[in-house]
Amino acid sequence: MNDQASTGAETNGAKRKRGLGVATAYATLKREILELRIPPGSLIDEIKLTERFGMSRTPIREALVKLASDGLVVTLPNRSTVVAPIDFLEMPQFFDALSLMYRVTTRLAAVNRTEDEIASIRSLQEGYAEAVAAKDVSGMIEVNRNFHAEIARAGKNRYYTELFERLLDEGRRLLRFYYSSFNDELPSVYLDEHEEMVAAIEARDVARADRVARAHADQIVRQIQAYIAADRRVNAELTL
Amino acid sequence: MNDQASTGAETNGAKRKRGLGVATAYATLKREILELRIPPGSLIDEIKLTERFGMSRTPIREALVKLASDGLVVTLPNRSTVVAPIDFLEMPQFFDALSLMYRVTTRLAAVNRTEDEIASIRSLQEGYAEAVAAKDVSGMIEVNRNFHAEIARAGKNRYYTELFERLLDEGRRLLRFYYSSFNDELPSVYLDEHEEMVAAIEARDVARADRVARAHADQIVRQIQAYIAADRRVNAELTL
DNA sequence: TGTATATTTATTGTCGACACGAAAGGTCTT
DNA sequence: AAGACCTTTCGTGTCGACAATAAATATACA
Repeated sequence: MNDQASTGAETNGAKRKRGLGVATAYATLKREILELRIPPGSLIDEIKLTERFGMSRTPIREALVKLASDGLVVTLPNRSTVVAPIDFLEMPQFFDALSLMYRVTTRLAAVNRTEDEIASIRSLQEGYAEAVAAKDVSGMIEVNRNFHAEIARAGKNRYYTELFERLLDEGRRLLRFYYSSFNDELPSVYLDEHEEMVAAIEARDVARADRVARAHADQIVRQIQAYIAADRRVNAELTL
Repeated sequence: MNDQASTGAETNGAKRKRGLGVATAYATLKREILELRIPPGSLIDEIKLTERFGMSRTPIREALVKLASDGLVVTLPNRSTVVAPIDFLEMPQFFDALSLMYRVTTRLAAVNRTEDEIASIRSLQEGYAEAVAAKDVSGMIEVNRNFHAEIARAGKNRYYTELFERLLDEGRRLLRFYYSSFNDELPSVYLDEHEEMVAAIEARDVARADRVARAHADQIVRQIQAYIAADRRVNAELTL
């Protein structure tokens, strides 16, 4: 499972275009952190990244600063920077914010969506259906996030969209953490709820959108809580 | 009132402690941007900052990256970075998010506040009263922001607190923008509303806290909207 | 043997310099 | 005189090296 070797080959002789250094390092690291390829709590070695990406420490550091602003990485002054731990004690606050953002963004989408946006939301929903059919858990997690992010964008409130995407990303890490528990019938429930959500948005029915979003949020929170409750590992409460 | 001269003298011989470089540059620039001492749209010259802060470009750049993540600064690739403009077309979204955060954080504070937090909220409220009495508009804006930020912190939800502080900061720029219109009786209205807010939080009365927060948010939104409406400058709608 | 202190090592924070890109200004052609 | 092309200039993006700091290790002492 460690194909870091191939991932390590960012250093292809063709020199990157000026100004893309930070962007690639940032994007790559962000993806790897969210996919748990770099586990929470890992120490990040700037010099290794230097070799891996074939660039100097300066752009690497700027990428790390950005990741720190995203909350994906924590910097210990004069010491090291580590991948942000998953703090289980913070879960209630996370669920609270996530639920609220589900509702707010879905409501706004119902008001502000254009036809084009409905189309692209639908296409993502189809992608989700395909992932469910193929039992591709990784794909489900990914597409599900994009589905809701697209709804948020249709709502056209930058502040909500940014917070929501952050929460959805954090949720991605959580879901991957419980990857193995994912073989139940829940995905199809989500599928139906998504369908109803799109319908409400398309109908510009704010009240209905709110109701559906609320139910969907509750569903997801319950699921994750169940995973956590079922998790019998000692010290699971611990920040890591 | 332009003490830029002194502000420009960050370069005192005593060498900063290692690792405080970025922090000081970040904090100083952030404050100056929020106080409109550096007007929206200004070009930021890294080299001038280099001379001003007496440090190399590396820490300056890292500070700018952080400011960019905060949305206080916009980076044009390979060109320059400018202070984030105030986008009046985005106002409705801003008001929406601000109002929601007023409500959510106040409600949470009513549930989660400790005695100590009540005390420090009260002390900020007193500071606000003093600023009102002294007709110190600048102080009012500052303390008002800290008052609400402290309430948010008492609510103990990191996600809300971060978004809210960002919104409050953006609001600070807006209010300063209309600095001159600030000589009315509104501040004392706010004073009363604050008082009621604290009472609701202390009583752990969520419903009342919500009601008060809602009214307060409406009040503030109406005020800013009135300022904007009264603003007869041509092209006021423009992003700048 | 255990504890406190000195030394080494590893890694970060910072620096000065170079290279590439975009904008401004100058030159040539029609 | 107007427009296309070349040149210069300014500022950013990146680099390799140095200095400072904290952990790890070794040493001295009780």
